[in-house]
Amino acid sequence: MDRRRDTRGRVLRTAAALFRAQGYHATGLNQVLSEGSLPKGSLYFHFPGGKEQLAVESVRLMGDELCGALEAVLEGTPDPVEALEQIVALLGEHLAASDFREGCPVSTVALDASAGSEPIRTACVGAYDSWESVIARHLRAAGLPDPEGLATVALAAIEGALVLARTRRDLTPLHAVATRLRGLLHTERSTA
Amino acid sequence: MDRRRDTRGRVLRTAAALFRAQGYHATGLNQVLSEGSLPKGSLYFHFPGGKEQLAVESVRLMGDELCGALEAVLEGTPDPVEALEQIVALLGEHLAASDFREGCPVSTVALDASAGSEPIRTACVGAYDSWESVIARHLRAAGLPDPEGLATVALAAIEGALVLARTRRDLTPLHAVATRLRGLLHTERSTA
Amino acid sequence: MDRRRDTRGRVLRTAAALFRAQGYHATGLNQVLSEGSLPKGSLYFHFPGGKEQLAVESVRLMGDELCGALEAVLEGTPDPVEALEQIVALLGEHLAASDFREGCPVSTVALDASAGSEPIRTACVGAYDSWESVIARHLRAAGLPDPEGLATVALAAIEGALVLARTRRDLTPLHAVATRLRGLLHTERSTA
Amino acid sequence: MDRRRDTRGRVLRTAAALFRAQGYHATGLNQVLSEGSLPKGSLYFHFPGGKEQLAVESVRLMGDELCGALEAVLEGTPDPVEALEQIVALLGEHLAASDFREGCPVSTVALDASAGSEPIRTACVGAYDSWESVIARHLRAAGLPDPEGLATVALAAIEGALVLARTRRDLTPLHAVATRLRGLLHTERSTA
DNA sequence: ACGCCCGGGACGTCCCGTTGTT
DNA sequence: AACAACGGGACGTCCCGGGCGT
Repeated sequence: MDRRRDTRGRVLRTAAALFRAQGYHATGLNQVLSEGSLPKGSLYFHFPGGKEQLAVESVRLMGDELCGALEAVLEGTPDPVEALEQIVALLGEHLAASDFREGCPVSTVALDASAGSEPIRTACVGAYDSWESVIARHLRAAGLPDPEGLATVALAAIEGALVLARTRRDLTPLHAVATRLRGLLHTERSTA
Repeated sequence: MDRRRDTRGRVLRTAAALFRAQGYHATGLNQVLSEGSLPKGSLYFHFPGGKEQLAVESVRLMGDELCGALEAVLEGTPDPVEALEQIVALLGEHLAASDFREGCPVSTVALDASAGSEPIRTACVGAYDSWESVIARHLRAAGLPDPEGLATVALAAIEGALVLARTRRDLTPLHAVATRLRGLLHTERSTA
Repeated sequence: MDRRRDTRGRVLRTAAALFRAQGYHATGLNQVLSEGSLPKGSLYFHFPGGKEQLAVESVRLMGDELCGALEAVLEGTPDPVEALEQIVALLGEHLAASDFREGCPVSTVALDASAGSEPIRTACVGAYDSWESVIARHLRAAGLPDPEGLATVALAAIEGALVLARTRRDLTPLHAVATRLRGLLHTERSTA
Repeated sequence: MDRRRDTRGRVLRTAAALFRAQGYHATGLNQVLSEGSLPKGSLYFHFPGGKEQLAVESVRLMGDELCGALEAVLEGTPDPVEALEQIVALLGEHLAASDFREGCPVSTVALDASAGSEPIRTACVGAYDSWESVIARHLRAAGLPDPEGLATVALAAIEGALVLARTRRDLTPLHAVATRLRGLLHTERSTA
């Protein structure tokens, strides 16, 4: 049992990292297995659904992890804007630490696989939804109006900044978004 | 001559649409050729650089086109916020019209190919830069402070909303961003 | 295990025969697989290095085999000249039996692939060296002066005769060389 | 006319050099045309027979040239052995000067194309025959017994030495053969 | 005589998924 | 649980040849 979960987990971790960095179609199962020196024959024992199942679970895994991180930071910080700034900083550090390979853990797969696989698309939607609802919940707790809409915009800005930063190999877009997050979220009051 | 530009252009158009919808690795050259009933022998003649060159030119083409559209709308509308709202609406219409397959013309390729091909990454950066600078120019003309930073954030929010909307098959994220764009861009004043 | 060596060996045997008869570039892997009805998926499994590895191992295999034959004949015949005559006769029989398709097992590949692949060239050099040193060793044992030089010349004459005979579809060049081998190898005494 | 022969000749020269260095199948027509910046559309005007005709004429051209060189050297040197030594030296210099790419101008094509194309094989046989008969003629003129047989052996030794030297990137085999040529050709007397 | 373009096939590579054996 | 081996399909590349217009 220990070994089983161990192997399964290692496959999943490796696959998730590669899917995040390269997308679904650019990532070969051989690469997943070779990186990490994983057993070859047992892949279809642990993941009978093949590559698609691997992607679905990878997306779920990374979605849950980021969701947990969001929850933790938002929980531990009274000001949600400050919390989101921390999150952006975290994502930026991870991006730079991975030599600008690992941006949003879901977007790459969402864009290149969700058109061709409904299960993968659903998993990506689930991840996005979970992040958005966590943010919305804390925005509501902070007394902001229309927390769902604001959460969507905040998430969109962060996602977009990750794409720009990753492609440019430059954290500036993330910093720009972090800087304007407060204005963006407080805007509602001045316009409403 | 006419035939040349015609065939070459048709290949490029078809490839661009497929790259946009599916990404780089998920798009096969056979698919590019079959959609549009294009001659196979010509591809290597017109694009000796192969798939990579095709992707680079596709990104450039779509980057230039969206840049032109941005320019046109921003030029024709005094209020840049209103112009960006129009752009978002346009992108949303295109997304819905393509059955939520064609979002940002660059991001899919940027995410799944720019890690593996420097020329493609450079082309994507070029497209992002061109859009951003067009937006920044008009924000500056409108007298907004820090137009570059605001342009980055606006572009990021739109890009992110496109990813969310495409994956969810739901235009709501785009509407949410469009609604808050004004607040986002006017933020500086209220905080400064 | 049995099956493994069997399949791998069969691929190698088939490839070696085709490389010998047609050279490296004229031999397609499909042909290798179809002759012998070998599974296609296995080729990449057994020879991850692809065609090049196949050629290297083919050259090594045939080099070793001919080396063994040389050794056996030279060992079993007191007069090295007589032994070489036997070898030439053997090669001629094989050439004729293959309808003048299979000459020297190395030269065809050496000429058409060693310019483009250093590993293949090295393998060919290894085969030539092994043959030459076996011959030289027995020439030395027979008390001939400068056995290395004589071995080189004998090998060259045999190789050249194989090329001529194969191209002409006529064993005469091999017979001519066999006839003069004794004179060639004893020459040293008369000139020294 | 001048241009025509000029272009035709340049194509032929380029093709001959490439066939000599790489063989028939490893040499692409694109490579022939690109090296030398030759007109593309007119290849099938000058060589309606395509690649095969190109190879046949290349072999003929190089066969005739070497034949002429042989004739010239043998004519200008009283001792045929000395003449052959000169020829070997010449071939060795050419081989080394071409970075061990250009050995016998015929053998590479003979080995990798004569199995698949009878016209090419015939052209190769023609070249070999012409060289052999030139040598035989001068050996006869020098009063040697069995000049045809000796010419065959001499040619074989030189051909074989070229293969060995080219593959090893080392002129030693050619020197070894040159050194023993006299003994080889005088052998008849001592054994007869 | 030549440049432009087309046609379609074959190449070597590599993939994903599934056996049968241990 | 793991592994060696299979199966066959698809990929991107590149080729040889020929038709078009001049």
